[in-house]
Parts: sequence; C-alpha cells; structure tokens
Amino acid sequence: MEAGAELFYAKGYNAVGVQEVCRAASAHKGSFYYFFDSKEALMTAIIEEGRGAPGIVLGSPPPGVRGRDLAIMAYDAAAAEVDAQYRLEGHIKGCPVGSVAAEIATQSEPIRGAACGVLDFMAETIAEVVRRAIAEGDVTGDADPGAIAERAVAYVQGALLLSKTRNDPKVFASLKPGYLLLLGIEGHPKPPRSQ
Amino acid sequence: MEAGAELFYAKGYNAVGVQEVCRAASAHKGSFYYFFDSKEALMTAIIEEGRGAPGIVLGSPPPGVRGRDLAIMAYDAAAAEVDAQYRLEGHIKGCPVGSVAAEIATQSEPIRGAACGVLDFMAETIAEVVRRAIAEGDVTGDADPGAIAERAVAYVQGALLLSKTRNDPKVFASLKPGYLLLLGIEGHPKPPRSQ
DNA sequence: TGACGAGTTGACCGAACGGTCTACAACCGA
DNA sequence: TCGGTTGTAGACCGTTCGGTCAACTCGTCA
Repeated sequence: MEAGAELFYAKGYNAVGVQEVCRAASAHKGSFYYFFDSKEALMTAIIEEGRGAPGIVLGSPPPGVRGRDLAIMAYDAAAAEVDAQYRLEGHIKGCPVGSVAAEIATQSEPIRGAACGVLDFMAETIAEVVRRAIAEGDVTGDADPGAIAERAVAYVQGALLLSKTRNDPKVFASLKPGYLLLLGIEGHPKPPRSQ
Repeated sequence: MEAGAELFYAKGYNAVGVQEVCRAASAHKGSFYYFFDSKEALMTAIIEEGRGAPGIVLGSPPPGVRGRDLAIMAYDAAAAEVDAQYRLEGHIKGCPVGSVAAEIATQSEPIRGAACGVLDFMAETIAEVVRRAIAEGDVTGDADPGAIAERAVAYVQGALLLSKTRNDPKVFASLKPGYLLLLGIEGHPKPPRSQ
C-alpha cells in the first residue's frame, strides 16, 4: 500500500500497473491478489486508510492554538510541502486525493466514494477550526462554518491544481490571500506573529 | 480530434486508447498516425485548439453587459452545464482541461503546457471582466484584477472537482457565494435582475 | 509427526497498449 | 498518360495490461 500510494500519487492511477506496484514493494503479483481483489480495491484501501493523503495537514487540531492561526498554519504547511516537492522532484503533484478523484471519479464508484470521505473529513476538520475562530471573535458576520469550510476545501484543491498545472510553487503561495478572504480572517493583526 | 476530446473528457487520458479514439472516429490507426505523431500530440492539439474546453463559458465578453453580471452569468452557465451533465449522463465530468491536467501534468510537458495556456486564457478573460466591473464601480477596494481572476479560476476549478468527486451538482451551485466573495461582488443589489 | 491454513512464487491467460510498416487507392497538375 | 502527392487500410511489432492458477514453503497447533 505504501508503494502504491507513492506511485499513484506520482503518476496517476491508470499510468501505474499492478506489476509496477509489486516491483516497488518487492512482492509478486500472486501475493498481491491474495490480499486485494483488484487494483481498484488497492486504490480504495489506500485512500481510506488515509495513507494516500499526506496532504491532510491538520491531524487533529492541537488545543491552545487560536483557530485563525490554525487555518493559516495549515495553508503555510501545504505551501511548504508544495515548495519542497518542487525543489526535490521538479514537479508539484497536487493533492493525492484530488488528483486521483479528478482522474477516475467518473469511472469507479468505490474510489470516488473513498475520495469523498477524505474530502468530508477535510471539510469537517476545517469547519471545526472555523468554529473555534468564530468563538474567538476572529471571524465576524453571520458565518456558517460548514459552508465556509467547504469553500476553503474547494479553493485549496483548485489552488493545488493550478500550481501543479503551472508547475510553479509560487502560484500556490500567491493564492493565499484568497484563502484568507474566504475564511473571513484577512486583515486581523491580532496575534503579534502569525503570517 | 472531436472523438478524442469527448473520450478523454469522459474517461481520462490514460484510460482511453488510440484504437478506441480511432474506432469512435471511424478511422484507422494508420491514418491517425499519419496526422499525429503520438497520442500525446493528439491530446496537446485538442487542448490547444480549445475543443477540449467546452467549459470555457466566456468566449469574448459581449459589450453592453455589466461586468459583474458577466461574472455571475459565467458561473451560472457552468452550473447549468454541470446540472445537464448529471441529468443526462449520471456523472459530473468537471473541467476538461482541469481533469486532464490533474492526471498528467507531472507526466507530459507538452500537455501540461497546453493546459497552462487554457488556464491563462481563462484567467485573462476573467481579469477583463473584473476590470470592467471595477470601472463600473461594482468592485470596491484596492483590487488587482489579475490576482482576483487567478483566485476565481482556482476556486471554480476546485468547485468543479468537488462537485465531480461528490457527484452532486448541488455542490457546485452551493459554492457560488464563495465565488462572489472572491470577486468582491457579493452584496450589491444594483441591477434589478441577475442572480 | 502430521495435517492444515497462511502466504509466496512464477508461469500463464487473452486482450489491449502505443506505435510501425507496407501495400494500395484516389486525386493531382503536367 | 504519367509521376507524385495525399491519404487509407490493416496486418504486425514487442510490451504491458489486469487477473488467474497450481505448486510450493513454512509456521502452528494437535
């Protein structure tokens, strides 16, 4: 599964064969099919296990950190990851789940469903952060945390896709203000150090 | 090229073979390779020709229409397309360029470059609309049309991806407020009929 | 000791992959 | 009527695809 996650992330689902995954994992095809019903089942398992999503930056939000700072840290962490990928591999691979979903959401229900689950999880995590930020007075107005989180997920996915397509980490970095705008935390200079 | 555009859009790049494209076009492989150097060249040509992007909603903005209305109409048109796809085919296919880019941006420079060109075009088109809206006083503040347009492109790409992954047209529709927020035209009730 | 289940191995399946090649048909201006 | 170009037709290349299978190894437990 580790080998599969890496390969699928790097090259996409259809561009990687079972053979290749097995070779990378030093296993044999027969063994593979002893544990998995199909290549599709492998991909599904990878996504569900969350291994396919090294991009999920927020595990569980640590307590004692202001919500708005968590949101900013999450974006910065993603930006750092994008940057590192570009420096080390020369390519930006985007979101592991998003990329796979874009490729085969219309072709495989199980994989689409699994990807859905990850997106739900991301949205829920962000919603939690937004709720915290609202309680802390950092987000004003009649904000619906769920809707805001969904927008943030969409925006980040799009930002990653743009950065991947242009193959330029600066694209993702430069899209940060839009993210803050969507969350409604743009201008606050409240904590002394964050941005 | 038409057949290829349709098939690649529906199934993705790697899931479609040259044979299949030829069959759909009632041509023979030999003929295909007389016109194209490779499958990659076909995909590149499709994207560059713009045929791969039925999703480019704004051709050239018609004059006499308020900028902010153009922006809203563009989103609504995309939403209608998403809706129609779901009704007719049971799937939401997202953006033809975005989906392909997500699949193979890291694998093929020519295709990535072509996709880039389309994104640039979209961003420039939106930037033009934003500039018009600013001139008309519908967008306030120290807005940079280029940056705003780039954010809008990212957001719409993400919204399409989310809608595709969840396979639910309502997702795209419900993300509209975020789009308006990014463009800075959310609350204006200026023209009597638009939304 | 011996039977058994878990897991490995590597050959094998038919089909499809991207791409090449040669022979041929149709039309062209000269 | 000819030679050349433009394009078609379809067999063919080696490789890989996802997936299967029977034979085998090995640790466990009785």
